[in-house]
Amino acid sequence: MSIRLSKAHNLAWRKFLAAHAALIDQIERDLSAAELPPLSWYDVLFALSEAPEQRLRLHELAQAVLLSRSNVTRLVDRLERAQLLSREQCKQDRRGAFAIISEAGLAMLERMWSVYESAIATYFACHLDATEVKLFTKILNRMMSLPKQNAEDRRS
Amino acid sequence: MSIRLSKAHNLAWRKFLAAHAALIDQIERDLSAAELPPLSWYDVLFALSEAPEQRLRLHELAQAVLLSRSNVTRLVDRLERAQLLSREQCKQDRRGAFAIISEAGLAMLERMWSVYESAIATYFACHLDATEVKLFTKILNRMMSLPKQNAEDRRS
DNA sequence: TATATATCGTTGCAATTGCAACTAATTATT
DNA sequence: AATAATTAGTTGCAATTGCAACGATATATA
Repeated sequence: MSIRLSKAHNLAWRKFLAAHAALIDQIERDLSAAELPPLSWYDVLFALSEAPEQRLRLHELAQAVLLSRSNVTRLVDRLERAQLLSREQCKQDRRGAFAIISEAGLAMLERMWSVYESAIATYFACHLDATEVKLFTKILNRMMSLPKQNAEDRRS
Repeated sequence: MSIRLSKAHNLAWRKFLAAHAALIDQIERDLSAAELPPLSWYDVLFALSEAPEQRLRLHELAQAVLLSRSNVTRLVDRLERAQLLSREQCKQDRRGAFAIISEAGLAMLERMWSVYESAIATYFACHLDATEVKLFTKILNRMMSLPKQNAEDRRS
């Protein structure tokens, strides 16, 4: 393939990585300073709270949170241990299980969001005016539609 | 603080996270498909190759790669085991050590870059025209200058 | 100079992650 | 209906990561 990259595009990519790392780092610090769990917990709680009946099959959760299934099993383990959600067997598919957010989970979600929201505003949003935010989103949308890959590629 | 976030900014943030995850994931897959080491190795090799005398103190490397020092120690261990770099004691500061990229390291850097570059081009750069790439970079630059925080905050 | 403080790299340990193998259940094929 | 192939979730194991503590050295302070 050997597609070449312009200096400008290369720089943009590096800034993209650096900015992402810096922002995530700062947000995790803010959460931890407020004695709250990490972002991954927020992602799970949020996905569940949005879902119909506030429940999701584990593999749906895995997709929503962009994690491998084995990873989700253990992440759910931890949240369950912390009483933020519960598991329930699925009647229709007896292999499956739901994760269901609890009252405590919803409360935690709120507490985390209040820190998270203000962090996003402070470190990210304030740098985007009304025009820029639209363009920025549009560009990222394009990037997320990755080129189709055929099955063999994917498997390897 | 409770700074509120607009829907548009919120959406932008989520796309930012999702796009980053998708891109990194794809690039790692490309590298692994070419039987090459992960991006973290590339980062180390690149930082060393750019450095004066192709060497860096470990703590400088840690900064460059945005990793904790303990992490760098072990990352360097692995690269050293793979003969892609070597350690050398620092004469001026006898606590310290340099990591020095080897010939094999430089070769590996090139092999990785050929895959990496084309991935960046294919999944990222192609979505940014000449105007957009400038604005995109400018925005990210703003974001990286995080608001100053005083020592107490940082410590906690 | 003597002492306290800070920095460098490493290590131990616990938590997290990724991969492959596994069991159980469902769906597709013959 | 019987068998094969796929999917769901879990588990074992190895690799990676983060945190705190450590020994050694360097720098600052008294």
